[in-house]
This record gives sequence, C-alpha cells and structure tokens, in this order.
Amino acid sequence: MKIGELSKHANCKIETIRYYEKIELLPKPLRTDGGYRIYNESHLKRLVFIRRSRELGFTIEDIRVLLQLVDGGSYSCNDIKLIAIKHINDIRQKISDLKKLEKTLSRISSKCSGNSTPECPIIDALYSSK
Amino acid sequence: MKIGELSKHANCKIETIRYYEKIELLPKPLRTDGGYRIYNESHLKRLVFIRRSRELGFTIEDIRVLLQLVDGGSYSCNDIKLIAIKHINDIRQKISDLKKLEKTLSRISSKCSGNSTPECPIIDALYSSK
DNA sequence: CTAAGCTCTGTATTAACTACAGAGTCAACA
DNA sequence: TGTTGACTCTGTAGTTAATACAGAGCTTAG
Repeated sequence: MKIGELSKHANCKIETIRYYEKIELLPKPLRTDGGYRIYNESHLKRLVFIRRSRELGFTIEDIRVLLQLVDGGSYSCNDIKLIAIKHINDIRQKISDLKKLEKTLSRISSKCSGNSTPECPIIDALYSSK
Repeated sequence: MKIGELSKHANCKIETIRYYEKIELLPKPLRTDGGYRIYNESHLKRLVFIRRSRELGFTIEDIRVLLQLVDGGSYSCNDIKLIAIKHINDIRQKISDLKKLEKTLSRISSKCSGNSTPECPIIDALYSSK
C-alpha cells in the first residue's frame, strides 16, 4: 500500500507519516523502483497504535518507550501500567490547574459591567501596580 | 533599573524580557552608553501585566490585542469582556477534553493486572487491529 | 503517449520561550 | 589604576509535534 492509502486507513496525514519515519517511530518501508514508499499491515497497526496513543495524550517520547517495550518483547504489564498511571496523574494535574484558572477568570470577569465605558475590572486586575 | 533587576521584580527570565521586546510587546527601553537596557516603572507594570495574563493562559496574541486596546485608550469594558469570555470557554473545553481522556485511560488501565506477565490490556487496547 | 494525480525531498513555519557561545560592560576593591 | 567577578549584549539554535509549502519526479488510466 502506498502512503496515501496508509494515510486514509490510519487517519493520519501523509506529512505526519513521513515525520514519524524520520524520528524513527515507524520503520523505513520498502520502496518502489521510483522511490515510492510501500507499506504493509504491520506498518498500519503500528501507526494506528501511535495515533491512538497520541489521542490519549501520550507524548512521542512516552510512545517511544511503549514501543521499545513491545518491540523488545520483554515488557510486563506492570511496566506499562506505571507509564499509564504517571500519565493519568499528569492529566489530573492539568485539569486541576485549568479549573483554578477558570475560577479566577470567571471571578474577575463577573465584576465587569460589560458596558461601553473605559473602566474595566479585568484590565485593572491585570494592570494594577500590585 | 537594569534588566536583571526588572527580571526579579517581574518574576520573568531575562531572555523572556528580551523576547517580549523583540516581538514588540514591550517598548524598547533607553540604553546606557555601553548598551545596557535601562527600564522604568512603566516597563515594569507592563511586564507584570503580560506575565499575569500569560499565567491566566492568554496567548501572546490575546495579550497584544488587550494591550493595543489599552494603549489606544479607546477600549471599552465590553471589548475586554468578550476576549475574556472567549478564553473562559476555551478553558472549559480543554477541561472537558482532558476529563474524557482521563476516564478512558483510567478505564483501560484498571483492567491491567499490574503483574509481570507480558499480557497487558493497555497494549492490547492500543495495538489491536481494530 | 500523455495528463492527472500521486509522491518525493528538503526547508520553513507554528507557540512561547529557553539555552547557549563568545564578546563586551560595569562596579567595587586593593 | 588595575583587575576581578558579576552582569549584560547579540545572534543563533533548540524545544514539541506536527504542518505547509516548492519544485521535481513517478504512476497509471485512457
């Protein structure tokens, strides 16, 4: 299968596929005489794995570790679980930070009259000298 | 005040201050004969405004708009409130996305025995052919 | 055989900084 | 006055995870 077809099956842009090859997440595929990349099912599975992991918010480096474990064939369920749990904790932290942010912003902007005068509590809150 | 002092007062790295000058968020300060930047109180206030806004998650471009409104002197409370509300909505969306993510990951990883066998539901979920 | 459509490489861009290298400046102290 | 150490300067490159080209070459249906 050529890169365009892989792209459709994996729901991943062509440039991204080439990018993953360059950073060595995807193995180099065979080429036609003309230089076109030719992929097989195992490339597709691997690419789907990568995309799914990205969608779950794993970084490329997380994924590299996961793939190395899988490639090595020596991974244990525990290895994987540790990575996942760390990631879940990161996500929870982000959620908590964003909630704080939202509260602060909502509080500031609720004081705002929303009229056409040039007095604005939001600006005051941001710009005040202390 | 020299850049190091400004940096301490505004809690902002020196490189970042120079960066803000380069992208024209901060006005160019006067210089000593030797070429050192010399700042005054109004630079400090502006830098604090920028840092505070960044901490609240506004983008540089958001801040540029806010500052232009303030600089123009013609802003209205309503102008500012619209920007803030849009931003609050963006944050709520992000929180909701992250919560979904967290749920999915928690669900997958709770199936994981966490033992030393090479069978792992996390990998299976990511790597399965469909 | 030709034209449309696909793919190639390589480089530049995005956001918001951060991290140097190598040079120059300033202030205090002897 | 000389020197040392701390500070600052410019300019460039790196970070993350792609995305967006230009300009060339390949493939295949008709």
